[in-house]
Amino acid sequence: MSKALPTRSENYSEWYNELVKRADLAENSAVRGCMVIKPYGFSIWEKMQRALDDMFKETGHSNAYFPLFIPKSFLSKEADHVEGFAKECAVVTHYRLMNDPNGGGVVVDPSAKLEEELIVRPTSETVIWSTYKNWIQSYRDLPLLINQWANVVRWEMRTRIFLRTTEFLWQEGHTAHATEAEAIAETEQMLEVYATFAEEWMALPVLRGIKTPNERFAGAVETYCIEALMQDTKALQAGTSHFLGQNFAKAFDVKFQDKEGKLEYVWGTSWGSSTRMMGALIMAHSDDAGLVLPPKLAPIQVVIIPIYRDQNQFDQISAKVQELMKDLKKRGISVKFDSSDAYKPGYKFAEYELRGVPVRLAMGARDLENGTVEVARRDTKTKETVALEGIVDHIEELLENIQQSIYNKALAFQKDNSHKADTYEEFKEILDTKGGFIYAHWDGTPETENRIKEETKATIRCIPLNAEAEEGVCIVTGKPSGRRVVFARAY
RNA sequence: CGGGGAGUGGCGCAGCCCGGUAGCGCAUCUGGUUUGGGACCAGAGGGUCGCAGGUUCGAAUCCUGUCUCCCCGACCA
Repeated sequence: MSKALPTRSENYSEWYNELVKRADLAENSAVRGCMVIKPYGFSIWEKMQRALDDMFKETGHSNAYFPLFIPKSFLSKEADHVEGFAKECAVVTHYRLMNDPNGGGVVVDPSAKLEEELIVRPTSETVIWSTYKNWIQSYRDLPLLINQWANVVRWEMRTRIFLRTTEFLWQEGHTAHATEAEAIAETEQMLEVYATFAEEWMALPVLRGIKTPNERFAGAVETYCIEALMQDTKALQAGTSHFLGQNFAKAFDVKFQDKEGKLEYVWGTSWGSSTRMMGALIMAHSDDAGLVLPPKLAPIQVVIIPIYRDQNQFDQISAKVQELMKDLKKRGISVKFDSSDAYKPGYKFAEYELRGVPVRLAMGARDLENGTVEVARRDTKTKETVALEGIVDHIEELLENIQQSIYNKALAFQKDNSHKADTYEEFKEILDTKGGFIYAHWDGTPETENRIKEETKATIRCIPLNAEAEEGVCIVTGKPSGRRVVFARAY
């Protein structure tokens, strides 16, 4: 194994791929486009799940589980929805294998053809709404607030580990409401949940916005999103929330009786975030030495490395460390003591840097003598020698400090890479030299949006929710525009 | 699906042009010395060279087919 990672400036995507493998997060599998998430990577995902799941519960949602397979006929019930997903569906056509009569192992048994083919879910709106029809009769059954953690399959042309895989893990919330206003409020609330999660847990500043019709979810009336900026100045959508109007209610005939006894279609929302966030987490903070994890999502927050010459020294250090670990754990800090004799300290330092452990403590004979410990932080790679007295408070503060400073760094990066463009020339110039988010006026038509996409590869990431009204003219057509929208090249 | 690159011990690679039965580094195992930024010495184990055909006395090497992965594009979260 070569020691150094490719650098970001040399080859960003190679750096990303290598980092994912070397930090033991995931690897490619025997199945094209599908990944194996390894224990270390999965434990980060579990922390994300836990934090999000708690937020979903706090906002009144319950978890449930719906089937992996969707009858083909369901998919076609909502016209835009099929249109959007038909091109990337895996289809189950048979239910049995048999021995190859010609001796070539097993083959599909042609007599075991399914009456109705099953689609491996690319998303679950259709099965869920077909079920909601049975669950909803009265306004008393509303709102219905359900989430599920699941895997989905979208047959993509080109895959990238975590960012776009054929199968991925996600959560999808599906809610039904009595009124339009309530459904919109739910959509906005869940967007805010995602944004809060991104900022407070992932230390990732995001733009909150609305997608243009071009980029809207297939079957939605309005799609909201959070958009983050990666270190290569490309944008990445890290979560979406959809106001579905009555589209799925109509497609699946989901009605309820209101207080006046009138039958009405219910209003729906759906919202999702996926293992793609792992990619965002990696690309937002990590450096050429490896992962940089925000303490709130780090599987190991503190690693302790002993430095010793003999068994006696090791025993003394070990005794001190045990005490310290007990105190750290009492504060809910996850800590690992790497007492393995297989590697020298220097090796371990590099290894835990690669894995992004936020804080590293090293304790040796010198520290025993002085009652100190060496404290190193991953994000800045700085070291200091600190007295053991009061060390637990110090570490607790340090972890909070790291969480905040990773966020601040990412926020500063986002600011430095947000630009305004007032002409198409300027727009292209910024895109090619600096990248990042470009705020520009747009005439609101899909034609112009498509033209810009074809000519520059940049897409409208969102119409920011906090956009100030500003009169201007479209950078391409010169037609009037009421506010700037955000363009970027994106993942 | 187009264009490029690559499949050789666990990992990273050389060997291929010019066929002669596989090598290097890292990792692993054993023993010893080491330990404040990727230790060292000695010994050992591990590969029918992606797969399937073909040419040949003989194929990692030549030919045909096929599968997979990576990078760049078109499609998308």
